[in-house]
Amino acid sequence: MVREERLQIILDHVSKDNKVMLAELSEKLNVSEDTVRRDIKVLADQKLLTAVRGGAVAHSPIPHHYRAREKHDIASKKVIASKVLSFLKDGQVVLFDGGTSTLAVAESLPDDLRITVVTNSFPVASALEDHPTVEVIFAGGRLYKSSFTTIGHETINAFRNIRADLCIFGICSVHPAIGITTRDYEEAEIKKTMIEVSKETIALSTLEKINKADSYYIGPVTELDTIITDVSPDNEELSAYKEAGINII
Amino acid sequence: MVREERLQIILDHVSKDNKVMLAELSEKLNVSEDTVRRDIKVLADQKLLTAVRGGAVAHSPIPHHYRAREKHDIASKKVIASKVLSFLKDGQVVLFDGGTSTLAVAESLPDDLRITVVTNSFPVASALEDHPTVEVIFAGGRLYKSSFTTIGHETINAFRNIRADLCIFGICSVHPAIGITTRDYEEAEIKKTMIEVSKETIALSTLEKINKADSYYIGPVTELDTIITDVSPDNEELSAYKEAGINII
DNA sequence: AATTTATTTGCAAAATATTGCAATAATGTT
DNA sequence: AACATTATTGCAATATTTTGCAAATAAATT
Repeated sequence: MVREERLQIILDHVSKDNKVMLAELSEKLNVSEDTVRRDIKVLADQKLLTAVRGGAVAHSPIPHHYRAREKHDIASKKVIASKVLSFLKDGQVVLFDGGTSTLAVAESLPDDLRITVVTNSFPVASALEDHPTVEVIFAGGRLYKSSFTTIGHETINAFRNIRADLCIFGICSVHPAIGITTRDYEEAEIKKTMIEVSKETIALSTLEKINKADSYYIGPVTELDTIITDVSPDNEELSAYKEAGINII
Repeated sequence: MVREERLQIILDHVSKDNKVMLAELSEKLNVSEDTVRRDIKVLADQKLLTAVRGGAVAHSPIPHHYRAREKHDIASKKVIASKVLSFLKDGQVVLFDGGTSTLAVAESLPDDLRITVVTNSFPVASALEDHPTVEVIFAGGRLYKSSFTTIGHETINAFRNIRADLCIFGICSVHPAIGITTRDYEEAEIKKTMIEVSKETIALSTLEKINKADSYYIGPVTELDTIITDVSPDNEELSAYKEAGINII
């Protein structure tokens, strides 16, 4: 068994399951662990893999933070995002609030959609950074570091200067009698304004937030034109909203 | 199970549901909580997540990539940044323009400095995300995707609502007779406003921009109170500005 | 203040790396 | 073909790193 042969086997192994261990290879190749170690070193020097204590791992093709982002797309959010797309038409001005659901929507906007997105969410703006045709207006204000959105009266004023066609809410709690509520006071104030300046309002939600309430009031459920969830519109939990004349998707 | 494997699992877990707990991971990975803690520390050091008591949470959804967009010329920017720090005092309201020099300043602000930073630059805001005591006001407006700053009249209006103690300009061209100029029209308009609303203005520069001019005019050099460069203040290229009464550092 | 819970620190045992060296194999030179 | 030269390999002695444990701190909770 010559070295080149071993190197190839090691590479194959790494590309197959992203890691190899010294002991394992030593046995498989009938050479000492030292030799395997040295082989790995050669490959690591060529940047073909990354040597780690006890073996080697594949050279990650993309930096970690990207990788982390892609997993962020849980199935249900993709479902919701795809449902939203049918509401978006070229030329519209659309408000996006902060939140992972709206972020998922922003990330999945088709490349040829020409809308103007107005948002107070850095992640949303950031997701649209590379989008070729979407115009982004960022509503400034005091930076709320934990959620990376802006809040406060400057943000509210920024929204007040907009007339939007559509407003997309991330997940808040909705309850037929109590109305739309959220956990954060500032967030509630901003959402009130977003509803005010939009012709139409869509709320994204998951089943666990339906028929629940949080501390801060945004408005009655009748402010919502449409509720989009990850489940079938026929779900019985949603019937109360249908009766209230809300479009359930 | 090698360490790299564990790190990957932890990252995946965090990106999936935004948090992990020590006990949970300890069991899943068959290692002690201490080891998990140390693993998390490693990841936290790389800014891939944030360690918290009892586990870890996902780092901000904002991708890092523009935080680290231009890594080059770090040395001279660090020099400049350190010179700036002596101008910053607790309680001040400071305007930061977009640009890699001001970004370097933002990144090197000491942890106990309590100032309010007003900026139209996403990278600057992002760099201050983890800063414990700096308040950030973001000047909203139309997103200028290539530099990831906001521009336009909304941005200018946002700055007009501020009275700042200090304004820190990134690198523009300066010329004793022609004045302060820059390559971009929108940028020039915003910088004019920034000067207007600030008591004091500091320009960061490198030697290659001194005695040069670009297409768009911001104002006469006398608008500048201080010029900070990466070279000695005694450099003869700078003498004209000293004579104009500008503080050279 | 008392109690629980989590973190830090020092430490020792285990696992893994490094280094020098000798034996062997491969290669080149006359 | 015989010889010298060089590279590869395994081994052993010696570092270094990782890991879990326990005691001491620190932080949150009651």
